[in-house]
Amino acid sequence: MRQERIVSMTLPSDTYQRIYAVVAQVPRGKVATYGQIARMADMPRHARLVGYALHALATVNRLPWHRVVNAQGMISERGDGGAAAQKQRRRLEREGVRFNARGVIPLKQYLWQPD
DNA sequence: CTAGTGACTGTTT
DNA sequence: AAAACAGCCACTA
Repeated sequence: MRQERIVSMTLPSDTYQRIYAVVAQVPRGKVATYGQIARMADMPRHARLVGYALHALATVNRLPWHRVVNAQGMISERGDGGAAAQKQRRRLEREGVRFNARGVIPLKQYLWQPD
């Protein structure tokens, strides 16, 4: 018995849907930045909105939300003491993404670069 | 309606 | 190198 959960008790806006559609395309073992997702969703300079949209995601979803990191190649903090960030890092490492000693993902190697 | 906030980012101090 | 600033705009109260 599986059930879909509604986001924020409301229907997702078109804006969020566009963002989610791009996030869904990020391949396993690669990462994308918030700004990159915004550009690909045809919303340049709306990086913050991408973060907001991901924050609004239901706890259960099929999106590879963990593949979205900031422009520095680091996992953005959530203000929850680091629990979510740790979970995100574990998910990335499980699919082969390596972090350096400073907790940074070398974007030269892992940034998603679609043709 | 206004004001505050935020999983951001590029530029300027 | 690090911090501050300035844009950006959906969402909430």
